[in-house]
Amino acid sequence: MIDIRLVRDDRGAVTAALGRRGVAAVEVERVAELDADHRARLARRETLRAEVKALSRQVGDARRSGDEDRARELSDASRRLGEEERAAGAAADAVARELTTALLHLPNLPADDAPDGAGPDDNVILRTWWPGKDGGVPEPAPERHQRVPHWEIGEELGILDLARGARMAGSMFPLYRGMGARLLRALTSFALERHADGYEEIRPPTLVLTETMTSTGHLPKFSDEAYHVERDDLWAIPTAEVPLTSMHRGEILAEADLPVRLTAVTQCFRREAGAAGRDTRGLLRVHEFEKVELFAYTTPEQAPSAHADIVARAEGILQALGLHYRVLDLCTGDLGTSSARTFDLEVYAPGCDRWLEVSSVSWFRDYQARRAQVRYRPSGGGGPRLVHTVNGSALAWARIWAALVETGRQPDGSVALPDCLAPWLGGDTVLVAR
RNA sequence: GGAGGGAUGGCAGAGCGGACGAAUGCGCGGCUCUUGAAAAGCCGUGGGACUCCGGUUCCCGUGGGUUCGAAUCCCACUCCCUCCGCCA
Repeated sequence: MIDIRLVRDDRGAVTAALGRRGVAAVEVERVAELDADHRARLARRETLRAEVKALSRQVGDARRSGDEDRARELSDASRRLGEEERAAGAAADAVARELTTALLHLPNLPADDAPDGAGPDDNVILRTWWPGKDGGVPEPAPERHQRVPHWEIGEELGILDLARGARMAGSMFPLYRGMGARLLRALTSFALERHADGYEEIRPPTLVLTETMTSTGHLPKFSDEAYHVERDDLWAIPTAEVPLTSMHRGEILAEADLPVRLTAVTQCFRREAGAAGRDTRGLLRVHEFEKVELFAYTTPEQAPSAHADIVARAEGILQALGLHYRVLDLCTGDLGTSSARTFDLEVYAPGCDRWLEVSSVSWFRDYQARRAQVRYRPSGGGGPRLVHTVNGSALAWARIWAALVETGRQPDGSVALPDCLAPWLGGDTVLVAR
């Protein structure tokens, strides 16, 4: 969530910043009003509380000096004040809850340099890359044999079995088989080993507490998007960002330990509630997929370079895989709630002729850190400060799988995979029909 | 799942109804001594909210309760440890 003090001190700036992403001014106004009300009630409560405490001390003194009458008198007075205090406290708490709820629903302030815009159409394409670009090769025009969608290739080669996946779990739960399954394992190993030089490998839980989902901003606003295990009140994570943000929840880190850089592979679960029927063929949009995530807790000063490093690593993987991709600077209208600045990486899949989002690299400033209460103690002295969090996928495999298979399809129907994966594919990078 | 024990500051660990946000030790920071370092000694050292910047208030796993007053008593829950059972 955003800093309530910003609303208090410069409401105009907050209203303007949130207005860039379509938040109505009344929402900010409401938060400001609740905050003022809350502070007034808190002051009242604390004054009463201070009086009760002072009287209680006098009760003890009177009793020690044997003056029972005075003690009784004082304790009666204290009891009456105590009742008042409880009422004032309950009122303050009620307002506090309203305030927290309102604040939890406010999105993050966009970064100053995030482009303005109303929606996906206003995102800015920063650059496009394809194999051989630097050597003067023109932007690829897909060959005829590449114009086959991955769901058909998957069936031809026996490496993707969507019908049987649906039998087990319903539609949009893919089942990979044979070399198709092995390809996923290869991608994960390849990526994790590439990131091992700077990022600690983590294997977190994939079912988490409500608090953990709230820390990243996935709750309370987007509960429809997540799978919920009711009996145990646990949530299936939509991304490793969720557990990783809570890894240091409630902690005060030493500045010398920052940045803390983590990488994790997890299953990711998304209900895709609002997207019924849109781009749902094959692996374009699935309820369960595997993703390698890069994550960092940083000081505010380190955040920009940590953000850039994750973008560079995600791009590095795409380049190693020889995929045609582009980098988008998300406009204010398309930014995720918790993010101040996001770069999306989209890969071109020639078979279905679509740009597929395979990574979203975001800088959250202290928005998530405030929710999760992750702070650090500055080396130069002074009180604890909130860390910044930064994360991005490198990468989401389902769509990479689709793009690889479509891009690598040969005239004879076989699929050539990039050499960098050979060590995990048993040395064989060509997939042929069984 | 059953039976016991526990949860206190960065860490260890006292406190078990009245000035306790909390002894002591370690750690950390500063100073003295020293050519420098170590050792020794002295001083300081949790977090949050509000503030008329004087202070006020909250936090001893979490949430309730008892009381004039709760770290301390009661109830529930969570987590950790030991033992038993079950189990990939």
